[in-house]
Amino acid sequence: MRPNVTSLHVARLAQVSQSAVSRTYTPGASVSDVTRERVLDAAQKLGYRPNAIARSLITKRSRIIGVVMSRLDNQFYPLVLEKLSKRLREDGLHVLLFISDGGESDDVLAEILQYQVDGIVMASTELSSALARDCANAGSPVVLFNRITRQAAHEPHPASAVTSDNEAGARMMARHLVAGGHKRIAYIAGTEQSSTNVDRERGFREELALLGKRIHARAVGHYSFESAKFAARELFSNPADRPDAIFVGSDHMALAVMDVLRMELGLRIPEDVSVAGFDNVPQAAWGAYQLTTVEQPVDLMIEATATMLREQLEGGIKPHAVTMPCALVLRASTRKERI
Amino acid sequence: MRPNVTSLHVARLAQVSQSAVSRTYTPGASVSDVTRERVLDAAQKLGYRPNAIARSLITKRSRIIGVVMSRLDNQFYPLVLEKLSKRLREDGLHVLLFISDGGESDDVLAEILQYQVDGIVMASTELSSALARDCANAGSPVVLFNRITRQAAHEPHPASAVTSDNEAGARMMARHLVAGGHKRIAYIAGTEQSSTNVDRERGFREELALLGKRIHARAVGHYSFESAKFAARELFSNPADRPDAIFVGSDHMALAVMDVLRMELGLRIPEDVSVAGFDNVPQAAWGAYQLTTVEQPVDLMIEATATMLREQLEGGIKPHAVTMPCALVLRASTRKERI
DNA sequence: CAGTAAACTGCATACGAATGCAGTATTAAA
DNA sequence: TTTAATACTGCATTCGTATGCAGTTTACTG
Repeated sequence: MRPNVTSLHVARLAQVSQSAVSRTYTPGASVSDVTRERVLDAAQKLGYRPNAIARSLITKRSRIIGVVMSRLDNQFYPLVLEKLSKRLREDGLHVLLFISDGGESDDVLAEILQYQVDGIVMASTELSSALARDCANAGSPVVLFNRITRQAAHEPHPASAVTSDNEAGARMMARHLVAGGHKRIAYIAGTEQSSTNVDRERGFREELALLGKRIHARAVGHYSFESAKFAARELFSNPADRPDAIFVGSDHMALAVMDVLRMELGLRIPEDVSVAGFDNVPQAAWGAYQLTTVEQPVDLMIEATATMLREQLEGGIKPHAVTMPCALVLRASTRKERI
Repeated sequence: MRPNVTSLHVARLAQVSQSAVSRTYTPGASVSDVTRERVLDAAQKLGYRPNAIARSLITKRSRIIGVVMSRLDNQFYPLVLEKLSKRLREDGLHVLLFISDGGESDDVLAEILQYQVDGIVMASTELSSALARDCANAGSPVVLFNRITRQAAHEPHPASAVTSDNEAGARMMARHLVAGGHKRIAYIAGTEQSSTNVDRERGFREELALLGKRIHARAVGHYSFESAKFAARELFSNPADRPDAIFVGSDHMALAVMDVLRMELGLRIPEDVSVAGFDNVPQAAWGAYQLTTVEQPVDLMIEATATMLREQLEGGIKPHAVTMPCALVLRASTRKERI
């Protein structure tokens, strides 16, 4: 294995200056066609590849976006990751991936910042406002994906955020379940303090209230498959007072709930109890589940994320938050609405 | 936002040389405690973070591993990604992620190499031997994950490979299905030319032969959910000659097959037909499926991958291939073996 | 106390590419 | 043909950190 071939080697072979080589690989730079040809020829012969690290050092643009995720077992996030990665590549950006289970997100962020990333996308991970400030100071725009930080209205947004309209989505589901004639409607929460759960639960509760109903029972599933199973058992522990519908804070949990209801409790869905979720992950459409759910507009959210990153890289746009509309997806896991 | 704070700024504030700052952040370097303290103090005050890009430029170690994946809709891969990312982080390595849908893997690889990655992991992606050579020349060890390149026995391995014993796993499944008394055993292939499919199919076919059976029917699912559905319909298109067992090349496809059998054809599993998969993804254990399958030892495979990367980074170990053992996981989607 | 080894420190340079500047070749305009 | 504008080109410097080398201090040995 020979030592790395650099622009200087290419320059020598092509009998031009190192500058000429650099300019050949810099779109829009001033090089004559003949020079470019000679450079490309020489580069081809030597197997030259521009060194992105060296380039980043001097341009102060790494073209790397740090992406922080967790919960890859929830199919929603792998799909986001896949689409995000592809979308960013169209903009010439690359994904430095970090899986964080919450606790050590400080360390993770420190590592990310060392790589002089051009931006950060945080999905399924909380971000303290202190950390957000750190990133801003480091000059790395942050986009929160599918979550948002609460704050006083007069304070500036510490980070941009892309979400779907979780509240509106939950309201739709409330109306759907009430229209189905359900009397005892339960809710299984995700992670209590997460913005997604707060918004979904608030929308659901308030819309039920408008319809003269209330959440009949409630349990917490922490957005986890196993916790959701416990939550389901808990809700059905009193045989005298069982829910006839459950709105679950995510599809991932809802599928677990369905398993418990059918396998452990022998209930029929939707005859005995309706189940609904949120996200519209691919599994929700699977034949054995046919889960009614609220669809998050992933493509729109990805596009918005890419746009926000670009805006903040190019111009000095301030962080802000955008919200994309959800849609109700009716399948067989909930009773039909009565006309 | 102030200009980046560099080691020189820290040095000035701490009244030491820039070298001292550098050494403070270099494990094993020669710095006195008092100097280190002063540096850390100053760094703290200024919010200094070592610039990993600059460091990489001079050390020629980026501490970045390029990971190429596709098919993130098959839950097997997100899980691999999650575990791999965490494992590499323990070794101080970071993941630069590329999602490739096959075709443009050349471009992808070129981009990866520009970032001077210390190594490359390719999962669910083919790698031509030409590309493997490119990587070797560039000094980036390549580990193929869950696939392997065929070659003449006397040639050196162009890249390392980590696989599970696909052939042995398929053999176990063959014995299980035969022991269950099945007469018309079908196979649904993944991507025809993939090494996983070739090995699984060969093992399955040969073991059946040993038992005096053969593959009764065969279709191709290309490791895709939708294709697998078509394959299932195809296998059952002749009512007079339906399989009584199907071994499917991956769980991801097997779940699709089960949906078709139950929802579209009204068949009972395993009473009318047994279904088995490969991988043991989490969904295989879900209540509605209870899929019998062959478990791939993901943790072992990840560990082996990390080890191989480290070996090749540190010493000049040659590329080689390792294989980890599979295990049969019996669930309710196949008939019990008859005693 | 002398002498030597060990620990520490700073200087200067290198990593590989981008770019402002100044100079040269080419073209267009007058 | 002269002048001015334009298109190229190369020189030299820069990005932020690591490290060989030589010099200095400290610790330890006999």
